[in-house]
Order: sequence, then structure tokens, then C-alpha cells
Amino acid sequence: MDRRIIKTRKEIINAFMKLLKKKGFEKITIQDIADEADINRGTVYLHFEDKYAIMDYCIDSYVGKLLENCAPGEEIVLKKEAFNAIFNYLGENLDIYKLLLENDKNNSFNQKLKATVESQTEMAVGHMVKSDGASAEIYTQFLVAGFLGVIDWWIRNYPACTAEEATDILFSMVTHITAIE
Amino acid sequence: MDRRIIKTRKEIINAFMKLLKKKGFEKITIQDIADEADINRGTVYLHFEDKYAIMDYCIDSYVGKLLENCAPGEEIVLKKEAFNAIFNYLGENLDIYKLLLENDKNNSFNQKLKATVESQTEMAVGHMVKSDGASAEIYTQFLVAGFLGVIDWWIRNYPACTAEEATDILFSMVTHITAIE
DNA sequence: CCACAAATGTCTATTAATCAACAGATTGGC
DNA sequence: GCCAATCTGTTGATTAATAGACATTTGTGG
Repeated sequence: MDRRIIKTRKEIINAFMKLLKKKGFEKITIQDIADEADINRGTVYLHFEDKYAIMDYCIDSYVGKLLENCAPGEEIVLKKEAFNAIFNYLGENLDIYKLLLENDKNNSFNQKLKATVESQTEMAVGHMVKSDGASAEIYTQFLVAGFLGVIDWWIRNYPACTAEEATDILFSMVTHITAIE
Repeated sequence: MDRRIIKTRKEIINAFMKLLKKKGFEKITIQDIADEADINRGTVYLHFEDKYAIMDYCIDSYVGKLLENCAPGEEIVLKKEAFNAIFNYLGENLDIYKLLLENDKNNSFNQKLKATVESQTEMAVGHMVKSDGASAEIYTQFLVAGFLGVIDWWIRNYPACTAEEATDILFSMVTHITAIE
């Protein structure tokens, strides 16, 4: 892709995140973003409909970064190393993810994360428990919701516990559940 | 001026200075600069004839920064605060100025600096010593050359002495000379 | 010494970003 | 409420940067 597009988009989201931190979503104007990014105001409109679209794009890309940084192309959940990688990565970039969650009124973050986690959990559950369709699906839904719930809580309430503690407790619950059979 | 020009030029000189530090002037290629700056190679040619022009531009702009940071619009030399400001600024950005001097085969740095220092010294000397034309000019030339020589030595040999020591010694010499009359 | 890779300098067509101007919508203070 | 200032969303003309291609030059290793 054209370098200019990549650079401009990066500048916009950097400016947006900076402003999100400084004054909160509601007070952000397109003008602000253009000024902060040092680009023409019209250029912002070439890339995004409005600031809601920018917020959405941010969530998208940061969820993407989280996933690709923690399990590039492989199964994400139900492996202890993967859990650990996720909590560690979140810990290192906590300010960003906290900011996103706090300003995410539509629960987009969880929904986007769920899309990937769900499909990969399905596969993992398919391998581990030999159950008929309905019961496997219940396992899956329970695991996914539990996992996402803990992630959400951990980000919002850090430092309620360390990444290691979160990993250990979460993983032990998952293994107990998948061993019920 | 168009933002794009400013940004691109900044990216080029940043890349150039980084490469100057990493591999030295001779080994730098236009290709390198384009890669490092993450811009198209052709774009470099839109702004500069060759890498010598970039080097020249760097010296120009860093001499400019030095001057405007130390005496914005006023007389530069023959005031203690000005001396102090110059040495302090140089000290804070020593890596850059050292790099420039070490790679300045044409003595451009001194020449460019001289242009400003000379004209302002002339004025200062005109006020301080009541001499006829020729003798005032000798005062001026002596002061300018001495000043530039100390600056050059100080940058190349830091930390031979602190900014404060350099300021004090240089200023005491200047005051003794201008008091000869 | 030759071959092959990399860098150069230049070009064209295309695209993204710019500025400036606009009328209409919001907002905050008096 | 109203005025002024700001922000919005869009436009059109212009300019800078892009990718890609090209023939040429440089320079390094076999």
C-alpha cells in the first residue's frame, strides 16, 4: 500500500489516542485530531467518517495487535504460554488498553476479541473433550465468556493481581473444566 | 509552506544524521537515506541534488538552530549570558555538533557560523571601542577568530572543560581585550 | 578481469495530501 | 436569547510524493 496512507493513518490514531488520554472521547474534535497529528483537517475525512469510526478503527487495530503479538497464526487459548503472553502483553501496554476499555461504550472491544477467541476455542474444545455438539458448544461458550470476563476485569482493575497470578488461576480453572468429562 | 515539504525534509535530515552516526558520510547512499526515512528514493532527489547537498543543508540548519536558540534576534557575542547559552546548548546537543564537525571537510560549519558572528561582533566592537576603521576591524577579526576557534576546540575535545569554565575563560579574555584601548 | 549486484539519476502516470473557501451546525459567555 | 467563535462536512484546484521503469555507473567477490 502507498506509504502515505500508512503514515497518515498512524498519525491519526496516535493523535487520537493522545487526545483520548488528555481530554476523553466526548471532548475530542476532528480539528483537534488534525492539529495534533499535524495534518490537514480534510485529510482526516479522507480516512474516517467521524471520530466514532476512528475509535472503532483503534479498537480493531489494538485487538489485532494483541492477538498477533500473543499467538501469531496459532491457537490462542487453552495453552498456558498463550495466557501468559496475553497478560504480559496487556501489562506492558496497559495504559492503551485501559483507555480503550474505559471509552468503549458499545463493548466493541470484547466483541471483536470474542470473534477470534471463540473460533479458536471451538477447535481446542473439539480436540480435548469428546462430546456431542450441544455440550461442546456449552463448554466453548462458558470458556470464552469466562476468559473474556477475566481479561476485561484484569485490565480495568490492574494491579489487582500480577500477570502470573492471573495466568495461573485462569489456566487452572480451564484445565479443571475441560477435565470434567 | 506545505506541511509535506517540511515533514519530508525533516525525515531526510533525521535519517541522514542517524546514518552519519552509524556508518559515516562516505558509506551513506541515497538508497540508505530513503530506506531509513521510509520515503521514496525519488523523493530525496526532489529535495536535494546529492548527499553533499544534504550535508550542507544539515550544517546550515544546525548552525541556524544554534544561533536562534542562543540569541534570538539580538547580539550574540560579547555578552556573558550569550556565551553561556551557546556552550550549554552545544553541550546538550554535543553528539550532533560533534558529528557535523567531524564530517565537515570544507569547514562549512565554521564559515556559516562566522557569517553571523562576524557581523554582530562588528556592531558590538563599534559600540565598545572608539577606534578608527582599521583598528576596529582588527579587534573584530581577532575576536571572531578566537571565539570560533574556542567553539571548535570545545566541541571536538569535550569534556576537556565544562561549559561554565569555557564561558568564564572566554569572557574574561574578551573583556580584557576590549578594555585594552 | 569479468560478472553480477547495488546504487544512481531521470522519467512518467497516478494518487494522496494540501490549502482555501464555503455554508450550515454547535457551543459557550454575556 | 443572542452573538461570536468554533467546529463541521464538503468542494475544487493545486502540489508533493508514490511506484515502477529505465539506461547507466559503480564496486565487490569469484
